[in-house]
Amino acid sequence: MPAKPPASRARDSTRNKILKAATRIFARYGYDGGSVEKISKSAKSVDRMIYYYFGSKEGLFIEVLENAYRRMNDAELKLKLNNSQPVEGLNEVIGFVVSYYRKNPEFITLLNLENLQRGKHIAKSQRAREYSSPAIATVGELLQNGIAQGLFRADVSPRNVYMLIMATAYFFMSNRYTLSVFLGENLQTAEAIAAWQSFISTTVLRSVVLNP
Amino acid sequence: MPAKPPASRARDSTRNKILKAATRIFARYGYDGGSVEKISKSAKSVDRMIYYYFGSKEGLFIEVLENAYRRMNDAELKLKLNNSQPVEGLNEVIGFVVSYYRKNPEFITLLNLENLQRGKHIAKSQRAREYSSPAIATVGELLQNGIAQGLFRADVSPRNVYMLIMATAYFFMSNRYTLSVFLGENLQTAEAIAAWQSFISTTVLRSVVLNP
DNA sequence: AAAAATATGTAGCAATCACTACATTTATTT
DNA sequence: AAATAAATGTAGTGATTGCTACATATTTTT
Repeated sequence: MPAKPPASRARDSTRNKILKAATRIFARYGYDGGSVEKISKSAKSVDRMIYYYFGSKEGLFIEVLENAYRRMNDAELKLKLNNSQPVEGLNEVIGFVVSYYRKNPEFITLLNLENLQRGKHIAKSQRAREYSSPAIATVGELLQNGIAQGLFRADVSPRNVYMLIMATAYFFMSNRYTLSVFLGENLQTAEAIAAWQSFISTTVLRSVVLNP
Repeated sequence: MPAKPPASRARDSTRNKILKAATRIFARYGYDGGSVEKISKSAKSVDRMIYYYFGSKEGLFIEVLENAYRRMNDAELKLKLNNSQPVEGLNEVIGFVVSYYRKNPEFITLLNLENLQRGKHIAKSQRAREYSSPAIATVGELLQNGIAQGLFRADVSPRNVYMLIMATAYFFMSNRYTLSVFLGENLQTAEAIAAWQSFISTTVLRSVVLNP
């Protein structure tokens, strides 16, 4: 019999292994396609443990979602910018969002899955409701400073600016397969991504400056 | 025995009934969740007929996708604008896209499904490749006219402008469930949609004009 | 070290899945 | 009207699904 970690640590370990595997499998196969067996095998555990720790497949999916939200929230919190340089700051926010989506495609996939199910699972999670998108406040500070410096318009909503950044970055990643067919062009090259990010920057800046 | 239409018409009728039902069911339950039985029952037919007309579940899904693309393409073709009014024209394009997505949410859902499956099905369809997004050309004409009238910048890409419109309109619809949780606000009210469309207009125009 | 609590393993159930063999009915062609 | 082709219906297949009953092992508490 191989040596095993003590139960208290094993709990975290098995639980986390399942959570990580579930994130991977759901993102790859969807909610229905991501079977309990696929997940437990990918986690090198057994079906039984999913029900032991998460109660049901749905309970597991909800935790996967909450976890994805929390990680995005944490990443946004770490975004500390020099507010005295609002133009540069906005470009850094754009760079952050583009690169977060690119490096965490499963975040996008999970959100898409949840929207396909009409927010059915996230509605059951009070925890997900607590994440407040700190990046909107960050953008708000940048805009305030830009206004104070006479660079930006006074009537721009930080929420709309952040949504503009999210929308343009998200769409490009989320729809990369159909877009490539639609446009007859591979959009996943480094050049295409950089060009799109540069277009986002121009667009966002033009939307907030007084005199573009 | 009830009167039945002749076979030649019945073929179209049954086939179309299945195609319509499949669009509805796939958009509602996803690819795996949209079972053959759900579709055949919703079409008031039997499983057998799906295989008779489409060969397989996948064959049916591919036709559903092609059909959705074709309808969007046809709608774009009908977009005839007065090119001499480029600003107004761009606003009409924005209004068209926002309202098409709002009135055809299954189009968005199907594209999301396909992207979740990494474009696996659309890759098997040569027909889908033929749709060339006529709206990009329409935007191109508007931009040309705006440039000629000294209103627009000369270095704007029609493709990027149309992608900007698609991204902002699409994201708002596609992610409406998670966005509402994320922002703690119901975005599906008529007011919220109108406000977002207005923000898109401002943003797109500012991105193309010489002097906003 | 006994008792209690926590964690894991095994085997299988009823329901649902995509799909098909086969027969029959209806329409078209000869 | 006979022959052919197209369309529909019936009843099932084996495989996979989420989940559970039940037993066992391990760790913590007493």
